[in-house]
Amino acid sequence: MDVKTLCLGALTLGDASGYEIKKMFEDGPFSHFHQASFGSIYPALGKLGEAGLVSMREQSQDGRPDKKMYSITESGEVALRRKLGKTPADDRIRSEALVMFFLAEYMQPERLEKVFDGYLKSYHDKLNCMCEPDDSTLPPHRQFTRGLGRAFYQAAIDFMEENRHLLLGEEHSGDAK
Amino acid sequence: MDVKTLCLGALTLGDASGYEIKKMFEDGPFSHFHQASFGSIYPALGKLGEAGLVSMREQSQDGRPDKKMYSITESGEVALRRKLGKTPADDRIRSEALVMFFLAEYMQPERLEKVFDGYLKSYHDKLNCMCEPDDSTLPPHRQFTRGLGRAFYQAAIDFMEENRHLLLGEEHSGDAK
DNA sequence: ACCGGCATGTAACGGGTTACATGATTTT
DNA sequence: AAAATCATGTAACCCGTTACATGCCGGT
Repeated sequence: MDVKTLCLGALTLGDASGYEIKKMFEDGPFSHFHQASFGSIYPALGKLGEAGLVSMREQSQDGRPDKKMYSITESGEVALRRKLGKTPADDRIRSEALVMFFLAEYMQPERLEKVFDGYLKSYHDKLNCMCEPDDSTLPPHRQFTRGLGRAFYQAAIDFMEENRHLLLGEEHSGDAK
Repeated sequence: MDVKTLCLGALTLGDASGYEIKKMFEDGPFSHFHQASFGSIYPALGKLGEAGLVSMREQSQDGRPDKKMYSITESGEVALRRKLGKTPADDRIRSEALVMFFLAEYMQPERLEKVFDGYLKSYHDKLNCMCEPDDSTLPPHRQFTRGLGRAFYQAAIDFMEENRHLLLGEEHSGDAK
């Protein structure tokens, strides 16, 4: 599944600019299962436009630069449906932090602790930005996706907090803070 | 973190061939936080050898092709420690299945159900191949890593089984099997 | 005055996957 | 007899990231 397809998917949520699509991958609904950078999004939107799968209109804004707002077209939806018809590839995860935990013996204890705390915090952040809006107004399949994301992050946070000692040792850490 | 570093990490578990390292990424301990293919592992081992970070000896086997067994050298360990000293990059996840769930409205219900069942099964499989060996003999930081992986998969499985209806509808599914 | 956020784009570079090439042996 | 597992390796290709290039506006 390439960035073109992902952009089509993003545009099913409503018209958006390249910049806004990027944010969907950073903070937004896509953030916990895919990511993409400007360098892939802008060319993708260009190609989708050439192929007639999206349309574009320029929108001037007061106080901010112009936006190029993209909309998915009917043939875009057809193309999206076709892409979604293919068997999904296996999940691909790469977590350098987990590699470090796995190889903890090769790290300095203080560094390990910093990496651990940073990792835990990043999960807290992701969980927070996934809780704000009220779920019950979302269509059920979106509730499912968000719920799964939350379950994911919550389980990881709980485990990490309860098992900190396995990785970092007893550390007379007690409950200082 | 490139495949070279990952190979060094894999070799800290003991000597191994390229083929065996590949399996570590497929089924083994690395499988839930990284993956790599032959096309990246073999060249990586070659380069590591040239750089003196691993050593190699050929091992003939009865009934099977020869193996090239690699060992990490002392300078290899130094290099690994240095690589692990860098700040870890953010986790990078790409899950086509979750994209499909997110865009469920654009999929045929029967296909969606098949994808869902396949995805759930793959998680069951991953969890199973992560439970067999007895944990208590592992060093604590490895218990941590495995435990986190398990917590991860278990939470996802529980959520998916409890919330199947959100994605697939009521389906008069009751408890037929 | 400077930094951060908004906004778009390009080009080079790197890295890994996919596919190809080969071959023996065991299981079905 | 075919398929799967064991075993190694190369080369082309794709795709995406990183870095660069540009510019305006608002807040500190």
